[in-house]
Amino acid sequence: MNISIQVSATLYLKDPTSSEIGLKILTEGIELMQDLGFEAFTFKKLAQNIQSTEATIYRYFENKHNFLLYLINWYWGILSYRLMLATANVPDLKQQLSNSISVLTGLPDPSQLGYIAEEMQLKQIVIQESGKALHTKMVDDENQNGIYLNYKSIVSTVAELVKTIDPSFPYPEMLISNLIENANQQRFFSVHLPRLTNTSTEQDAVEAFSHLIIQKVLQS
Amino acid sequence: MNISIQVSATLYLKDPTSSEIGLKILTEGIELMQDLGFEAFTFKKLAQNIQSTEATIYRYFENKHNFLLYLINWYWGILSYRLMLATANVPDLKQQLSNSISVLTGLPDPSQLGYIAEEMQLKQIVIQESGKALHTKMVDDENQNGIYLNYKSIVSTVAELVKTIDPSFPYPEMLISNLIENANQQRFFSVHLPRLTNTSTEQDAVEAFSHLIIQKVLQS
DNA sequence: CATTATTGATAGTAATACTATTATTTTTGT
DNA sequence: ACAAAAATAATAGTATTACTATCAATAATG
Repeated sequence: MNISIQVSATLYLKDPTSSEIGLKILTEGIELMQDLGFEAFTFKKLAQNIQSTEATIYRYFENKHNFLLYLINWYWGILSYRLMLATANVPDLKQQLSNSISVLTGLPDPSQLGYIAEEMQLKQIVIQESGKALHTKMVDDENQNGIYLNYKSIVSTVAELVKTIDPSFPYPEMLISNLIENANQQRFFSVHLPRLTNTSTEQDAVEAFSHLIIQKVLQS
Repeated sequence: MNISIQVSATLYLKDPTSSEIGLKILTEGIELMQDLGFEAFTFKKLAQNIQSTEATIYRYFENKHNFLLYLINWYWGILSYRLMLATANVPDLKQQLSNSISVLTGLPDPSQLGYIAEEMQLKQIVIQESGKALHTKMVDDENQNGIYLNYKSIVSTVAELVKTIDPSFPYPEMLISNLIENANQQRFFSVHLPRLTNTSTEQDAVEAFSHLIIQKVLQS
């Protein structure tokens, strides 16, 4: 059984999951985006990789910026789903929060409940490229079109947990969006600018740091 | 008297501060980068704005990517300088740390000691565009060329303070780079995706959040 | 099996990110 | 003050990118 992850329909012209070639655009596109990076990635190169043509890809996506937004949106859709699984039937709110932090800041594990094959690759793309998708003159329009609903809903859900656990904490949304963004940023640093982070210390320092912040900052 | 801020010489072909036209490239370039954003910014447009030609600008900067790196490097140079001023002759280490956090996460104030005219504009550019400069396939080469020395030295200096105040805290570099990056990210959110942050609450929630984290997380 | 939708093949365009060339102006050393 | 050197302006040109357009071939569907 496949779980369907919600991706905003304003991001594509034709649903890529609705055809063989659409799916090839996605799987090969993810691969190529990782290999080349956003700036060197072109629809022409992708078309060659899938033995199709530029024009065909343009019938699915308006441009490569929207393609990247699609991938990012897909990633947040996956995380949103895993967040649900990780908190369902957990009676203790603090345990719910702790599980949520693990999902949002930890590394996905293939043996984990709800793991989706593309998650690891998409995470890499989010770490490397999501700033380029977000920090654009079009953000406000895209936000209006609901592109960031998945992301905002994740932050809002976990922030609500924070509010319930410690109603006196004044910055719940800031705390959660910080931990999410920080996790990705620190994973980038650990590979490229290791002196900006502390990674070699233990198993997963990024996740441990996140739990520590939550624990120290919230009263309960 | 003008303070000279150190910018890595590998970022330009010819020092833009060494000529009238070079200075115009900088001041008008900052302006145009803010107006258009990195992707729409071109040397052709900048040349028109300063009544010069593309070729002239190319004699100063190899490409617009390096121009952006120059601006970012300049910004970190300014902050590095302000950090020095803010901690000089402050005997209490905890006060030094607090002053540092204010410099790194707060908003610059023109009446402040060591304020430099371009700082506010450069900060805006860092907030909007620095992800695009960093998250590139060239990071590792650029890091090798010392492009990030200003930034790394800031993180290292403040992290050392953290280590002295609380030697048991396991992630000093991560903590500081997180607070720096978070401040910029949250300021972006507050304008474009306000539901991801908490801003309306008070004067400067971003700075207050940063101080709160430091206070709660460090033992002393 | 006819119609419609989808894809492939190919061509074309405007803009970008440069490089190259030569003329003109400005700076500098004496 | 003036010759030599350096910097800039003016202009042209190239490869690549990010598309749009056209039409034929193929596949799906009712």
